[in-house]
Amino acid sequence: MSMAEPTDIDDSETVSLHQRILSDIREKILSGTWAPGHRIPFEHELTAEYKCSRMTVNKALSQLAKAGLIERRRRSGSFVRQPQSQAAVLELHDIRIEVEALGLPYRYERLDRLKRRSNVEDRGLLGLAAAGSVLWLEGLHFAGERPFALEQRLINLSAVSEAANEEFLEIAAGPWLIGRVPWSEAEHRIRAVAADETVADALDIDPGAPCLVVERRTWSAEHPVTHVRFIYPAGSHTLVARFTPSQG
Amino acid sequence: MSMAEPTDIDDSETVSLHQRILSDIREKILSGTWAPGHRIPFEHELTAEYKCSRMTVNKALSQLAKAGLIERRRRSGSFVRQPQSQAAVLELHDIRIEVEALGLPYRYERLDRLKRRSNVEDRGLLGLAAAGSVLWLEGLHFAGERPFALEQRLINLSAVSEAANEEFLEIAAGPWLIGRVPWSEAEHRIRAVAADETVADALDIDPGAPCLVVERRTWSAEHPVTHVRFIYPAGSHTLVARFTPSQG
DNA sequence: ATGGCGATTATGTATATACATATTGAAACG
DNA sequence: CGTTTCAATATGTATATACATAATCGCCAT
Repeated sequence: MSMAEPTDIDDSETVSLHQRILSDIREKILSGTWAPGHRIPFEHELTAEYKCSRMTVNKALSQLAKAGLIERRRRSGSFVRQPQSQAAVLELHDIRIEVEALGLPYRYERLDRLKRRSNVEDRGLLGLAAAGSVLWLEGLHFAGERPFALEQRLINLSAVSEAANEEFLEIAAGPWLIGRVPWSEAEHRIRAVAADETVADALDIDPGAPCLVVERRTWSAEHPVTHVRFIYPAGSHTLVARFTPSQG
Repeated sequence: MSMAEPTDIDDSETVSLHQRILSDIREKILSGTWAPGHRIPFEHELTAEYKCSRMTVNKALSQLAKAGLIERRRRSGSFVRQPQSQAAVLELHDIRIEVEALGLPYRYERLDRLKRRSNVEDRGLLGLAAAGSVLWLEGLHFAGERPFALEQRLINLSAVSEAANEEFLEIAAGPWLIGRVPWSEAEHRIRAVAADETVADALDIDPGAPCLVVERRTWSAEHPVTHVRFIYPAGSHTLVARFTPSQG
């Protein structure tokens, strides 16, 4: 069993050499052949093994380092890192897409719209330092006849002034904002709560029934753009997150 | 206002050139200066602009492409991509860390442990094709005197045979598995549920009270390793996910 | 011992060059 | 007029080379 062979199985696919080096090494790490702490071969050794230039090996190793699988130390070499903080990529689809994926007709209905000067709570939610105009929106997403999610949103009008002219009567602000305002950063908070009177009423569920709450704050180049809270009745929604350590 | 200047503000920091090119372009995209669909300068133009070799420019653009911010087309150039599916990096900390971050003493207590041949349900949860031995574990994580989370876990003993010898009386299987088994893939499902009798009893809450459920399936190099379900009483836990489009 | 110092070494970044490959646009042809 | 062919072009990958930088090792002097 050749242990350091440059992949004797011909992948038959046309992959670049640095990519093959990368996945060879990744495989050794993920399979446990090279345990955390293990020193992987020096660049010049891999250069000899794969009969290529150092730049090619370097490209593969740099990517593995950026992906967090290995750690590189000058003069010492490259080492397999300890499995780090678990992280997962959370896919957050548009609600319309989710509903339509269920084969149900989608509909949005605005419940409330209010332009106002930001109060302390608004500024807390948005992360604003100074007062300014905000737009408060509340609406319901329907899957068929049943309420699918309640949306409560604050938009920072200093950042997105055009939003003041929109009614958002039948389209949710989410799709409107996406494409118009490029986000640069977002933060999500996910938790379970019991439905209070208002929420239960809107979603047509019993007060006290469990709900999944997803809150999202979005920034565009440092400026707070919007804070939105989605409230899903238990059962209507499952968030799915998938994780693979490094990109192929 | 110079629009295509190579960052006239001296960053004063020692960053590599390809990195500066990368963040210059990223900034233009995130600020909206270059809207989705916009063709960013050709490599040879950036080469002239930054007075560097094409390889340096290429490194920056390749990374932007891999990060999903731009799309590269041969003979046509590179284009700013439409804001894609929202994705977020979910941080999933060790429960001990979370509890200790609250300043509370952490304790784990095993409730149940059973080695058995996998039944149909087990195989469904783990994603196993054939029958085999599994280890069923149930335990409680405490924050101080109060139950913080209920853990229900299945371990595929064909993948992690050493687990059969562990008692997991006072240490949870999570920390034990991490470091021993390098994961290569994981899938999470997050939802809200009402506590049933058993869960309510274990967590010392009222039946029907809302709970946050996080389920995780883990694979190591194609082999299912474990399926774990964490059940948090509402209020005890908030998942936080942060997102920045591309790495610096 | 021990503390400093220079040589050695592996990685980090950048260059100039070369050829491959996909795609486009225009010319040539039936 | 439609189709084929071909050259031009931008990106994709790889090489050889060069110098910078950080960390370590071993030598030497205190």
